[in-house]
Amino acid sequence: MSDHPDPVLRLLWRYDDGAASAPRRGRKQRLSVDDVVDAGIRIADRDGLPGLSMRLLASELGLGAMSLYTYVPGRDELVALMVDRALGRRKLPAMPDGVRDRMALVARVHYEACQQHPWLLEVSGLRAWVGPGASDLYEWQLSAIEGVGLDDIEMDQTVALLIGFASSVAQAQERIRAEERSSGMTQADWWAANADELGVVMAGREYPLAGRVGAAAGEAYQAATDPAREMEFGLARILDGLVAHIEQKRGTPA
Amino acid sequence: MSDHPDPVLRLLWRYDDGAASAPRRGRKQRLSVDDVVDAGIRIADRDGLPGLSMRLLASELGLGAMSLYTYVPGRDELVALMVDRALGRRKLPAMPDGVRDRMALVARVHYEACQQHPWLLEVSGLRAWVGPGASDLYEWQLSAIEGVGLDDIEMDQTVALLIGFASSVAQAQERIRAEERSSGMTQADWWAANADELGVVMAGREYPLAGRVGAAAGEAYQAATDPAREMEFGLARILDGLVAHIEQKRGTPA
DNA sequence: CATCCATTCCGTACGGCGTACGAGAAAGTT
DNA sequence: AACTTTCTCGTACGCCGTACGGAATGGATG
Repeated sequence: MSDHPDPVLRLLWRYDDGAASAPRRGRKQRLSVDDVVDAGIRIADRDGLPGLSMRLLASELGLGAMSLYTYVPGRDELVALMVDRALGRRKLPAMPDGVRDRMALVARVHYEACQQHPWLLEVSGLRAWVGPGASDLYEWQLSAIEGVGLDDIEMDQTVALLIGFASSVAQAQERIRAEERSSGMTQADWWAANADELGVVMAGREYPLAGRVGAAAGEAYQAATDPAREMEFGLARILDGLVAHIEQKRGTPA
Repeated sequence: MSDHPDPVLRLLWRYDDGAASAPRRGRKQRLSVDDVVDAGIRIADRDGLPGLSMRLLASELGLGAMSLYTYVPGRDELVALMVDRALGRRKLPAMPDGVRDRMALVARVHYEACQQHPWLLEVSGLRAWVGPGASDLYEWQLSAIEGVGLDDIEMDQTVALLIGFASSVAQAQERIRAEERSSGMTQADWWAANADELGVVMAGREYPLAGRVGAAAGEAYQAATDPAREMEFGLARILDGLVAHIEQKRGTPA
């Protein structure tokens, strides 16, 4: 039957055992779980997820490496806590009127989260823990489209579509930023330095469309006073499609 | 001016120096770069990207670990080669008639690629190398929407939207698969085993929408004879939006 | 043929990682 | 004061990517 429940849940929800009445014996913890998680977020924001090592985190907290394991069962669980907290710490703005603006807001809020915490995009191999931060966020996201005529499954899919899109734009941008940071040259520099070599190396293979479009896109993106043009185009199309679907369903209710 | 060009380009395009006339001196390589890259892909398909270690790869090839470095400068470059090859090895189907079907095909082909090589989704921290596989694919993707009335930048954004969406659906599915594989229990099992604990741990916090929608979605997804329902909904909306945009531009040409 | 040398192969080693283990330190209970 | 529980953390193990240098190989040269 019911396998033992997942022990990480208590940690995610900071649930204190019910035996809170009995004051804890033994040595006291110097820090709180939140201290550890926040420090982890700070490091990941600065150095990326691979740059977050248990030893570094411990030393930034003034702890020995192994002391971390009294706060958190392991690195994976720490990252899960970081994700939930990063998602949950954001204040969720009030919903505007109009489905379209509401859905746009859902996408933009997630986009901002991914920009502030780019390591969120690197957390792929990890299970999606259900914690308070993720739950608050999901509830808020659903509230954007509650009552507009979508059934439950469509609501879930709509939210997934919006935040998936926001993630993928953020990921594309972050990839470029990371590249420029690690190579020390801008995209334009790279193409300038490698145009000749590319000509040699491609040795006659022709890419008429890719060449033309790639060049235009490259120019446009590096102009980039507004770095988020990619966001606007895609979001507009997605919202068009979603609004049309909603209106069509309104026309023919179940 | 032109910094030295990126040495990995020659490897990506398998460009052989021009000094091909002079036969190589010294010991011969036992394998080819493609052998190494293919073996890497095989391992990553099986064990995921973190499971691909240089030592394991070498041993599967019957080599010492350090011998790999005569084929490939390092692990990151190997992964770049794997990506380009995984993208490029696919045969690209002929384009159907009609923009809508063409764009749908672009998304579906990328979706299939991500399903066949889930590790593609984990390659986030890496630069996007321009190799023959990626170039062929991009050219093919652009050919789907060439001449429909979009300008160059919109063409790039349209492709980005389609493949970004395909990736994010694939990623959501892969996350679930990975979870079930690592925990040994299905999603349904997990919820069954943890429902009580969640009730305790959430301690009165209420999620009316998330609870209702999450439950409906969970049921629907695990029914999942068609595991790709999420794909259909989002793709339909995106295509609706894109087609509307294209038709509107056709109506008012520049 | 012998010699030379470019090239590949690979054993060893270094510094880093996550974390298992167990000894010592601190704080509440008796 | 003695005991028990809990936190702290030094050491160590087995992984990782890869720098280095020596051994093996085989075409080019005499």
